[in-house]
Amino acid sequence: MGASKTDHFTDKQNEIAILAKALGHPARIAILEYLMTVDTCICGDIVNELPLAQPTVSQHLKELKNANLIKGNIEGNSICYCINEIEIDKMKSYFENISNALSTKKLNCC
Amino acid sequence: MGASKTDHFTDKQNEIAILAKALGHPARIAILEYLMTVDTCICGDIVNELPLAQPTVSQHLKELKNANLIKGNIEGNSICYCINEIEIDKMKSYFENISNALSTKKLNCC
DNA sequence: ATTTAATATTGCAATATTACGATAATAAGT
DNA sequence: ACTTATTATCGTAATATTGCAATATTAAAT
Repeated sequence: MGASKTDHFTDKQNEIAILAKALGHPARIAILEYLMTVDTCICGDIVNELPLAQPTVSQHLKELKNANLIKGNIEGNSICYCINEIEIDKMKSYFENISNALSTKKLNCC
Repeated sequence: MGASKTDHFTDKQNEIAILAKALGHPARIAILEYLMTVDTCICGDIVNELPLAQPTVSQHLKELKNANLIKGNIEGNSICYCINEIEIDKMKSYFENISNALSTKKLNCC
């Protein structure tokens, strides 16, 4: 096999899983964090910031873009990438909700 | 290739990536959410809640356990799994921080 | 001791991911 | 038109993930 059985889960579950999967690689976390360090969004040099070859970085950027975690605008002969706050907020809310539910619950085991 | 170059990234980046990767499958999100619905941690029937065969569920549980997202105690002839609040809070904090940094920054593009 | 119930492990096939060299595409500068 | 700079795509090799049948393990119950 190798393909996930996405049809059997809810849309929300798949949505969170897709976002989490896209962030499930240190290079993509590093890209996200680099995009945070710059005031305006960055045009170029993401490749120089990472210990990976240009095609590999391009591929990671594509995956972040597929997950809608970053947006890209053509800017001359380079591309201007920046974080999509909306999707980050989805992750933030998701884990806030779980965390809140857990702390009000006070599990009586483990 | 196929193996991630984890050495070139910071410990924190790898930590978040590992947690995100572990949650990057709808079945594992579903498991997490199921563990939330029960007051006390669950002993058994996780398999019945998912549209997957028992060995597959066992494997997903193992991955959540490897990422330290769930804890398991032997309880008679079954296992008592429950969520590890600490790791969830790491994810919560991480996305809260990014979200806060983004909203105070007010990006002037995209 | 045998059966039953629940979870784990093994082995394997199908597919996905990661990484990069080579090459293409695009647009600015000369 | 030609070069240069930047990003994307193609092709391919190595490895990882997903899923399940078969089997093993473990402990309670009879």
